[in-house]
Amino acid sequence: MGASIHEVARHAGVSTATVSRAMRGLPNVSPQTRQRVARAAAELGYVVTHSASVLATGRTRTVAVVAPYLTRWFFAQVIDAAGETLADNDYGVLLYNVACAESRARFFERMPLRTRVDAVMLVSLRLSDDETRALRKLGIPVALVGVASEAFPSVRVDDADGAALAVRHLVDLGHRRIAMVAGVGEAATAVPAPADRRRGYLEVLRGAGIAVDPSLDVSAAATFDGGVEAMSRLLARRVPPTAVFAESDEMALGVMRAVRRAGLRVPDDVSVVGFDDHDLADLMDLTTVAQPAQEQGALAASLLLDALETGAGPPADLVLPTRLVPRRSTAPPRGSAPLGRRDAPPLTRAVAGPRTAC
Amino acid sequence: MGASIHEVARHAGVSTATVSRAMRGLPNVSPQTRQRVARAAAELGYVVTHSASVLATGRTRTVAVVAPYLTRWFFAQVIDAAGETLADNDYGVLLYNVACAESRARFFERMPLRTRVDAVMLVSLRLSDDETRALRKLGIPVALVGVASEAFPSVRVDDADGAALAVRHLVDLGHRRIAMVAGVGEAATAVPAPADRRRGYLEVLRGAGIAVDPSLDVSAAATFDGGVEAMSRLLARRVPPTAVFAESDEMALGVMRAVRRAGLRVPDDVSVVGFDDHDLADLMDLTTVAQPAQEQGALAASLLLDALETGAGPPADLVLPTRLVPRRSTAPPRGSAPLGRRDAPPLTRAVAGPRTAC
DNA sequence: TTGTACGCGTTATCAA
DNA sequence: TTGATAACGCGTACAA
Repeated sequence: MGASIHEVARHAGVSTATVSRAMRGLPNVSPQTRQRVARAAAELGYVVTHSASVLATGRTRTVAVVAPYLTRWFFAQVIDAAGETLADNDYGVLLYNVACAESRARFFERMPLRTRVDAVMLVSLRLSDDETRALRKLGIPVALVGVASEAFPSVRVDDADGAALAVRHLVDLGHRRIAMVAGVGEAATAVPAPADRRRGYLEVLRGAGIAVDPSLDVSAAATFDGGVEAMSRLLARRVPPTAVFAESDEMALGVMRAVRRAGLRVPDDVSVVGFDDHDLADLMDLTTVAQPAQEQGALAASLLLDALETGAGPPADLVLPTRLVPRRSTAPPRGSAPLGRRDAPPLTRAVAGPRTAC
Repeated sequence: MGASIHEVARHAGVSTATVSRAMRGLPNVSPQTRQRVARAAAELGYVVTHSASVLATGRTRTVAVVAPYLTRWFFAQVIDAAGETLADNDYGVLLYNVACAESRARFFERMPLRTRVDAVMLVSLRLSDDETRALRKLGIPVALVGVASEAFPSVRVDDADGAALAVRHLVDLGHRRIAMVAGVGEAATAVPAPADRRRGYLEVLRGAGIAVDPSLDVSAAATFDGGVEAMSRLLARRVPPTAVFAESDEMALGVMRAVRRAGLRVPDDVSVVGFDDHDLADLMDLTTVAQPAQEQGALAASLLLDALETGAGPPADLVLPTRLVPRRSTAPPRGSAPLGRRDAPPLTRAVAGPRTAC
């Protein structure tokens, strides 16, 4: 389409090599030459052909972002923030969605990103050995968000710890019949959060000497509706739980909804805790465990940029903090001794960690 | 890195041309030759180098998707569906976020996608003349989602019509003091929906002979919190509205929240209608105007694929239907004549237009 | 059906 | 500081 480097060279009365140097701001070009080249390029509307540059340098200035969902809160936040950091450094984002087991298998088999990107970032995907191998074989930097791994650097929160925060809060309020609502995806093993958060849930129960009732541990789609469905099942039991820990705020909102639709009240009849600190959590007075989603995306992007610009640093496993954000969806169980009321939820308002740029 | 086409050729005892033909499934290759090439490629782990292929053919098999938000419901739906359609056809998605006026200006000026993609899809961006020109100059197919344009094919709904559906519903219920809650973004002119929906709002009011009160038309951030803020302002008036049309479900949920926080009830004291049919709308019993978001993304992607594979078809302007989904957030105004109750909201449950694949 | 040889547009090496 | 030229790896006329 546009002019090529040769025409610019001719136009400016220099060689193509000089044009290339001038265009990229390399040092060894005299100011006047640089000027002439710049003018010629502008006049001809010259633009470096990306593929030619890639072919010659071996660098694509592109990062692949691989995620099982785009529409769920956590994933959108991570991808958004990562994209911003990358764009700020003149890297493009090639987006891959591996929602279902089938597309995921196809992705790791064909590796469509091969020869197309300089680095890969995977969001909340627990990798099989084969997948890990396939990624390793790419020979480019890889970073994970939301999962620990011995193979690659990662940025995440401690999901078990976070869940423990939530469940301990419920135990401290006096609850003993505490349910867990977890999400199941297309591929059950795709996303690690549910299992890790369940681990935290179980640990706290055991630590508190509470007998674990497996029938209080229910799974459904990781959506609002899934939360409704799961809670409906719990409410259908002869003895429903007095509190619920939902693995995500999205599900927690569904849980709250189901409670209210059953004519019960939150937190009077059922306490609910979520995970994420979704934008809606504050609005809906949902007690939750906040995790810094944007930060995780931005940080993972930085990790990759560092590896690309300066050769890999130490293969970090950055664990960002979670924190309990008590709101009005949790309270002592009905009929608990008044002394249970020792700490009324202080109604802390979460500081919204505003989007960094713009 | 990996083996090149030459090594595969040598390994298979054929020429590079034959390897190229065999790898791409072109017709003129004998079955045995094809076999030999395939085996050689597999043994050497050969993969076509993308940039070299692009340089030789001029085709990138990549589409740029440009959007001002990733995290808002409509945008996530559109991008998700478009990405799926493109991936199914072996196209990659290069994602560009132009959230703020600054990044938008930089994007259209530098056009970082130039020479990197075969086509461009823009989501809910009203293009200036300069931006249109810049896109035209790329000389590649362009498609718009959520906006009409004389310059490029588009897929959208009629926002004014949709809004009219909502407001007429309120008027039919007997409301006359109807507020509008609209979103404002970083760049006020970035997204066209607010203005178009406002137009529908005003038209219905005028058509019904209702005097338009400009102070009932409030704007805030296009988020849950923005909805809360806008409604709080409306409730602070000496005479608050009896009904609110919010430009998006996200804002509508905030509006509902503000109403309830003020000790009022939905719909008894205030009716609320949204726009989108967000996953949460059903859950929250929010009456809304449904628009097919996934379909718009998928359709726009198909448009681009058609243009790429078969040369541009007619520059379509595909307008998909909206429909009112009455739920429990709307009712006749308090104190209205009983006959106003003529049609109790039938509680239609929206059919969720399930994600097509997987 | 297969092979030869050139072009795609840059960058990098080396010599001047 | 600048220029000539050889890669980079593939696709494709054209010839066989």
